[in-house]
Amino acid sequence: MAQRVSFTEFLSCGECPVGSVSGCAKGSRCPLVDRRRPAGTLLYVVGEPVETVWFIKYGAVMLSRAADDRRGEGTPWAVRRRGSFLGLEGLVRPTYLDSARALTDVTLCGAPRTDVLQWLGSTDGGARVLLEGMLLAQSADTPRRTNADGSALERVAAWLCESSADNSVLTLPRRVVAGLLGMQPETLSRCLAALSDQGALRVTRRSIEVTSRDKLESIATGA
Amino acid sequence: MAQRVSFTEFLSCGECPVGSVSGCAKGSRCPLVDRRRPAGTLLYVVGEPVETVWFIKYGAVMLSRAADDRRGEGTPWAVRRRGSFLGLEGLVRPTYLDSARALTDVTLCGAPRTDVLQWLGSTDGGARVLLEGMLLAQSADTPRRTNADGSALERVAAWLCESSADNSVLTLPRRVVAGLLGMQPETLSRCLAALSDQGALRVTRRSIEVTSRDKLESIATGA
DNA sequence: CGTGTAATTGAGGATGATCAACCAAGGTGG
DNA sequence: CCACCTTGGTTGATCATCCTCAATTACACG
Repeated sequence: MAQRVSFTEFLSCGECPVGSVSGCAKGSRCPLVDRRRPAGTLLYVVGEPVETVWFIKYGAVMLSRAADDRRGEGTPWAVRRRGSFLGLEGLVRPTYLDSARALTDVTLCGAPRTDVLQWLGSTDGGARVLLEGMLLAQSADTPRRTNADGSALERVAAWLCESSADNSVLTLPRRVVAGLLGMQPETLSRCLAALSDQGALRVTRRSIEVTSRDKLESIATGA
Repeated sequence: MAQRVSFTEFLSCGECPVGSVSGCAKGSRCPLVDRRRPAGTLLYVVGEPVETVWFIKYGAVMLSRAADDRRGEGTPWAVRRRGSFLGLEGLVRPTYLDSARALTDVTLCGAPRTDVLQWLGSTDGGARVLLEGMLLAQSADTPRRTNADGSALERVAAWLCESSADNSVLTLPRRVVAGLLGMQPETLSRCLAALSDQGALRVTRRSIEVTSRDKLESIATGA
């Protein structure tokens, strides 16, 4: 059996964990094929259908999730380096969750998502079930907001837009919501009061009810 | 073959994806066993050795990562709901990355990490390789900082402490670092200048060199 | 040696943090 | 059943912090 290799040290296909599972050393075909891209390349865009799943062989990639259109690409929220996969959300949902841009010259391995799904093996295996669970959970929640993503009021409005469907969210303790939105509980409270004044919400100490999604959306986008 | 069930709707073991993989319906033993906890229970603490991996059957759990000791438990950065796993980082590292607290009354299934590792199946399967890759990547990066985690200066100092080992990090574009730290590039620039003035760094436009980790740490903890 | 982009610096003012007091809602025990 | 206490949430006033906008500088690249 091939020696397992750390995810951060390999370079060649034979050393890549994907390659060794596929038996590259023994001459089998790895599902992933190499591609190089210069620094600055936009690899994919949020909302695009996922056709390819990527593996970073060399270099660094920046992920951003456009909080709102007007700010162009949105602020970066994570960096992925060699050894990481990109676009895995495609295994459990149709479109990319983020936009990805190469920070350095990169070497990527890419494979069609259908090939990867096949390569994963039995849908009944423990690892596969866990993997899908993780991917679903990860797809469900957005990264923490910061005040680089807009004013406190904008963030609150945006968050309410996204999560008003699930009303279990609307009963979370204020201190927790404030944490997710990157502000103090007092600030959250004031924002909710402001939105209530503008007739977008009905707020009590323990519940939030959205009365005008339109108003929320226009505030969220910085109107 | 058992019908696969959405990760967000089941309740009984037979409907749980873990349960069905294990063949609970056919009388086999699921590796996870039920436990109930009242709202507010502290489930585990960051840094503790991972003995148990959890699956949330019902309820919601808050994750926080103490940025610094003095602020007590730190601000929450994510919420996990039924259908999510907790403590999966234990499959690739010895200790918990977060502290977890029950937000509601919860029903959890727990299993020793060694059992789960076994349950995952072959270490050569595609799904298993992908799973470990995801877990490693996820363990490597910290959630985005917000100004609920301390002042801009504190966040910069803390980030430099953590990532000074890996100097590929120190050459990331400023605009990206600013995004990760939840501030504007201008603010980051000023913070770096301030830290440089205090003799903790040597900064050029394209590189950062830590000259006094002690100083950084004392600033990071709000000295 | 120009040009364009990213980083830095400056000044200003809005925004959000802080600290404090107050209020609502349970839970507990007398 | 009611006074009491605790906890979490809201409101107010103040001020430091950080954002904004602008001009300037460094650096890479053609």
